[in-house]
Amino acid sequence: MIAEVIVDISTAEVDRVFDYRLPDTLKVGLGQRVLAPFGRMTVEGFIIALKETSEIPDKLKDIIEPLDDYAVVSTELLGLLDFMTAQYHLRKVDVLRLFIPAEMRRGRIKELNKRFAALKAEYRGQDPSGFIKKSAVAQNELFAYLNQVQSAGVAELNRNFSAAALKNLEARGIVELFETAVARTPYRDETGTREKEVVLTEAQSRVAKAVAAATDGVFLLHGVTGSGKTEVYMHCISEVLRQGKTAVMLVPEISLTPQVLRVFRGRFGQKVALLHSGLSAGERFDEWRRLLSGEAVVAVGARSAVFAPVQNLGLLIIDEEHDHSYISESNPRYHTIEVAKRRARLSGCPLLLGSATPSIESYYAAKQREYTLLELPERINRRPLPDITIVNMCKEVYEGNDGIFSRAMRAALTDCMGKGDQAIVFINRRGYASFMLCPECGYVAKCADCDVSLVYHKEDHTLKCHYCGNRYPVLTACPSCRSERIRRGFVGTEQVAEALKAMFPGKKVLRMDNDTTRTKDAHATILKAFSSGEAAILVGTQMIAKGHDFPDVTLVGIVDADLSLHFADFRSFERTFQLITQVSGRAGRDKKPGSVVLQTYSPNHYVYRFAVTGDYRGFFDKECNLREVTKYPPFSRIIRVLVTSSDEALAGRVLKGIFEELTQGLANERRALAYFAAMKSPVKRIKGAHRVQILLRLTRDFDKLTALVYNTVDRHAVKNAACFVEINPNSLY
DNA sequence: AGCACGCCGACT
DNA sequence: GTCGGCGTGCTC
Repeated sequence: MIAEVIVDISTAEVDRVFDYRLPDTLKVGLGQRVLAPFGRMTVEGFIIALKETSEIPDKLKDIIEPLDDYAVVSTELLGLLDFMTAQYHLRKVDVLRLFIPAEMRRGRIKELNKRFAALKAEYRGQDPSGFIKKSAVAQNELFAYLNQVQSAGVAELNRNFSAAALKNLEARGIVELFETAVARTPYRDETGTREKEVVLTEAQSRVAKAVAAATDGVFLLHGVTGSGKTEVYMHCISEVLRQGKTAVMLVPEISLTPQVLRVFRGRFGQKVALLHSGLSAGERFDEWRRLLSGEAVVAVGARSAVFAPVQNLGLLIIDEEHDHSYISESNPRYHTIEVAKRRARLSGCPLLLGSATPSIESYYAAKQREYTLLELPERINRRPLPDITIVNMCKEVYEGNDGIFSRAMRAALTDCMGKGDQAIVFINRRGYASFMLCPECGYVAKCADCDVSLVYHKEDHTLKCHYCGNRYPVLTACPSCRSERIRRGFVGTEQVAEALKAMFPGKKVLRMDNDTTRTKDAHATILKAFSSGEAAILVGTQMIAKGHDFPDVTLVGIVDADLSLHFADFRSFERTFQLITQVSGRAGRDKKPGSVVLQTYSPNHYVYRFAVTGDYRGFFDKECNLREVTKYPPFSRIIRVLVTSSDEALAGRVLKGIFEELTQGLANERRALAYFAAMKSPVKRIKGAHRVQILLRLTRDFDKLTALVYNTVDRHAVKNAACFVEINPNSLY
């Protein structure tokens, strides 16, 4: 037998199949990892196909041995491998590496074996007085305990009784020791109370039924915040499990909190496995193994859980489908929704996308009947969506209030605090204040290595670059015009939190942003402190917008809604609408009605008009129309070729070469091009690397012309300059 | 990725 | 003369 092997070396040179003889003596098959001779090295590889003969019989070497006694890649995932390498122009190894826990490579991780102790069969249930002296207290206690629990970990017994007692009983043959593999369980304490299935509302069960009846296709569930989407997901998963199948649910990394896990463990117990980057290597490996072996049948995880090693997949769910984390922006780049669609097709199961604010692309696909649209237009128990009040900050400043909070915001906060309720204050920026700005000459402090403004951080009183992490001392005079009036502009979470503390001295204010959630459990700790009612106000960035359910929150304040509105990006309106809707959705989720105060300098913008009435459809129509006229996705495909180098001239030369060849190649494709130009990247430098780019917008022949771009870029690969091709990226920065 | 092969400069 | 710099090519 001949095995087609992909060696675990990620370079373009060896990104192809190598044939090996598979000795009959080895128990190895398709999808397994093996050790193989390669040149004068020994490398790890994946068997991706088997065949009888090879075209190069005289060159063949033998596979040395299998690395595991099971296949790490199923035939279904091998199908996905083909799709991804073709669609995203990726190396086969890079895709294969996505399919397994990273630490498996080079044997860096194994099952954890723990030593256990148990009474030998003949001593079980016996009266110990015959063989343990009454005076040996520890031995008697240990015997009684083991008699009751059957077996227990040696470490635990040594801790709770005495090492000497255990040793003694073992030496006398009363207790025996043995080793067993144990699974490392993430968030072991989040067990959740065994929740019974809730009765669905009529609208919910209509949705669940539609999904349950399907064997294929894509469903888009548009459900307003608080409409009970999670309950629908769990119901659909239950149904799939009843049929003996498995399910995968993806959530944005940011909302993968222990709370989500608790809800799922409550419903599905140990059948749930969690997959995400926050787990330790051992935990991730063991959860992955539990899915592979079929011990766990529900995978919950971030983006990469779309590759969960389950067999017999019955349902794939992507929650918050509009979330930008589903687009992988570093290598290997892929679009999770596209991959999920393909996986669902390969498995013969439906794909369910859910969101309160679907992406324009997804909703358009539903409108075109590519997806089946399902709707949950009302909150559970018909609780009203919160009232949104728009405050015109220009007017506020004009009338003499140049503080962070408008009068309306102060009044609402005071009212909320007075009632003993909780409030969430949302701000779209971290740090204390944003950049340093000279009011005399307009100078803005920038990083020396990156083309971005520096951000002031109060904790260590420095200016930081959020791209490369460089730190600089705070400026006391403008380096350009020497003015000493240089100051910090705009506000951040820290300043808002401090202003709130000053306003409500008796109340506890919590801050949640990238800075306060650095450490592993900080995220969970802050959320727990807030949901327990310990703090009255939670101030935070994007990360407080998603999915959390705080019943006592009746007020949401949005300090400066405009921040994401003025980015020169075709998705900035969509993102602002989504953000406002998501944050607003945190208010009034329980019995008390909620309200939202939104401060803006552009009160008449249509994003806010539609957000106030919760009119997603109205926003979609307007935005979709704009995209059609301006030829942006879903009415075009954006391709961005980015060339990066520490040598500015080299980057320019490489880009020029690619641009000229593309110009020739696309000469007869003028009608497919809505846009085609070379330029400097909007962020001209990151970590000392100069960035130049080509932007294309295609209106048809997507795959053919994308392949042309990929091939052109490949031919211009040089040392000391990196080329990236991005398809419909999240942002064009 | 590694490692050999090979073709020019500096040296015991 | 030879030692060794790392550019180029190959690995079933």
